[in-house]
Parts: sequence; C-alpha cells; structure tokens
Amino acid sequence: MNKGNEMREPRVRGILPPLLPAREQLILEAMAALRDKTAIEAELLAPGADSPQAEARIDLHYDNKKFRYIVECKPLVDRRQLIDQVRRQLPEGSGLLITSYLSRELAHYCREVGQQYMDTCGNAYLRGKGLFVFISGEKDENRLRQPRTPRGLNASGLRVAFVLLTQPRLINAPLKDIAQAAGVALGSAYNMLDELAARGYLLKIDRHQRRLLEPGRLIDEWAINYPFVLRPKLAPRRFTAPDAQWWKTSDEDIPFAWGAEVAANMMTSYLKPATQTLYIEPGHMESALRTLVKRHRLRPDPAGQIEVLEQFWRIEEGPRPATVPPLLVYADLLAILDPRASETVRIIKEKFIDHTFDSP
DNA sequence: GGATCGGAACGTTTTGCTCC
DNA sequence: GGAGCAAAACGTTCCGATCC
Repeated sequence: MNKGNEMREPRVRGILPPLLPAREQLILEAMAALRDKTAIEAELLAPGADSPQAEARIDLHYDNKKFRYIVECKPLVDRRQLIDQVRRQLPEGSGLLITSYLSRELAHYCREVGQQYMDTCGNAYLRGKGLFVFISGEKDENRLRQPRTPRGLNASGLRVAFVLLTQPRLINAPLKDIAQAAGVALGSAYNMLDELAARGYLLKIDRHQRRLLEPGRLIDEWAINYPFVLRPKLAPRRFTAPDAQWWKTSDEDIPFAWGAEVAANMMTSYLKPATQTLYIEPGHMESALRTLVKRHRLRPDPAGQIEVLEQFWRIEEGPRPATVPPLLVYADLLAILDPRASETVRIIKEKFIDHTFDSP
C-alpha cells in the first residue's frame, strides 16, 4: 500500500506470536493504510493473557486515547458467512477483522452487524468511545491490475467456440444459454469467453453485445485442435457391420447425427463413405446403440469402420438434423487425412462454412 | 501438486409492479 | 408518468472436487 507518499513502518511492540509472515504483512499493510486515510496511528502487539487464541492485538492511538482490539486476520473475505463466522470468534466491541480488501457491500454489511474491520486498501469501520471511522468503496488496485494470460483452447473452450461458430445467434445470448448449448458450466462458459476475448477472437462490446472477430482463423484453429483435444473425450467406440452399405438404411427413429464421411456424402454427393461416424446424445447413448447393434448386427471392433461418439453440443429446437454441423464434418474429414476427402473438404468449407460470417 | 471444471454464492443490472 | 421497491435475470468470483 504505497501510493507515492513515503510510508513509515507501522509500530510493532512485544514478541509477536508465531504469526504467519503473510498475515503479519497483511496487518501491517492495513495499519499503514489506515494511517494514510485517517492519520490514526496503530501499534501491533502480541496477544495478551485475555486473548491467547487471538492472532494478534493492535492499539489504535487517536486524540490522546488508546483503543485496543483483538484481531482476526482473513486474507480474503468475499461473503457474509465469513463475516458472521469472524463475529462469533471475536469479542463484541473489541474484535477487529483485518483483511486484504472488503467490497463496498460487505463493508456495509459489517457496519450493519457491528463488525469492525480494516483492510489494506484503506477501508475501515471502527467505533469506540470518541472514535468513529467508516470508509468503504476504496478500490483494490492490485486486483484490478491483474493481467490475464491467454492459454490454448481446451476442451471447454472448443465446446464454447463450436456453439458460437455454428449457432451465431448465441453470440449475444445470455451466458446461461451459451453454457447450456455448449454443455459446460456457467463459470466455465464465462472463463472461455474471456479466453476467446484474450486470444482476439471475441470482442465484448458491452454486457449484452459481443462480436466474433476473425471467425475464419477461429474455424481453422478449432478444426486443427478438435481431433486431439475434444474428440478423445467423447468416449469413442468402434464397431463393424457385416453389410458395408448398412448406413444407407433409414434410422430416423434413432436419435443420432451423421458426421465425417457419411455427412459429407449427404451434403455434397461427392465422397463415397468408407467409414461411418455417428454422434449420439449421451443421454440416449445406450438405448440408441442397443437398437443399432440389433438392427444392423454391429459388433465391437477396435479397428472397425464405424465410430460412435458422444454428441457434445445441444441442438436448437426443431427437427433433428441428419448430419452434424458442417464445421464438425470439416474437422472430422481433415482428421482422416485421406486424399479422397481433400476435394470434399474444400467444397464443404466454401459452400457451408465460409459464407456463414460473410454478412455482419 | 497443479490445472481444470462445475456449481454455489454473491454482486449488479434489468424488469415488473404498485402507488402516488 | 415516474418514483420506489422487489424480484428476476444475469455476470462474476471463488471454493472444492476431480483429473492428469
């Protein structure tokens, strides 16, 4: 807590208990901040016989009077329950909570319940005979300055990016909807949007407006990373079928969507599928597989041409599409590394993906 | 042991309602 | 119409469990 003015070291008296260095530092910083804001001098003391369990005591000197406090030190106070817990531990009237930063709301709560506090940003609530201090709303500058380090796109990041790329209406949707569509937790969706913004893929205009930047570059990065990062987590299973043409049979009653080569065939009529990839909702996985196995006499085979994966996104309302979104077909085909597929890959990208973000 | 993620808790903003 | 309030919706932060 040094804002340009040379700060004197706060006073320390007596042999301090085995206080953790970080806690001692916290108390000293809070004492210095209080002196900066109010000119009230503070003195850190060892706990006395009256308060052997306390972390420390401090004396505040103001107007030729001394105010003694029993200190409870909490590096982080971010919720009311913690304040209530401290209140129960400390003696009424002389108990003092010292923390790194107390938000305006929690500061007001402390005042409401009568819990005196000091923080290292200069916020304080102190009340005694001839003493009244209430400061709240001082910002934690260290916290505000913390930079964010961009990381690579992980599985959750790929999930979120996928729904933004394939369902562009979600870009300005509430976080809750994005999280639900991507199948990730709300906190993860928030972190992943932050991640996309940090990597230059997303511009947060305000609370309700976002814009996808460089979708082409994001599509490329997504397609490159999907086979290695997200795909292995989709519980892949392989099968073979006695009839190589089994996939031509209509299975509309089973909740799955075609990916990779079969999807490419349906979209372009260009590629003759040698392998079949199916995406099934996790909730329907077992029943759908049972039906497929029975109907087409599939049998498990680690080297089989049929691959079954969990569908990782939630589809929009309406009839179930027969194929997965073009972006996923594109990524699956790229991963196959089969020269037969290269022309189809190009057609799918040009015809089904690139135009999606042409207009603003 | 560190990284990641889900979910709870909390803070803030928006929306809807009532009353004047 | 708009001020005031409450509830709902949403965004943000952080803890603890789990995974690697």
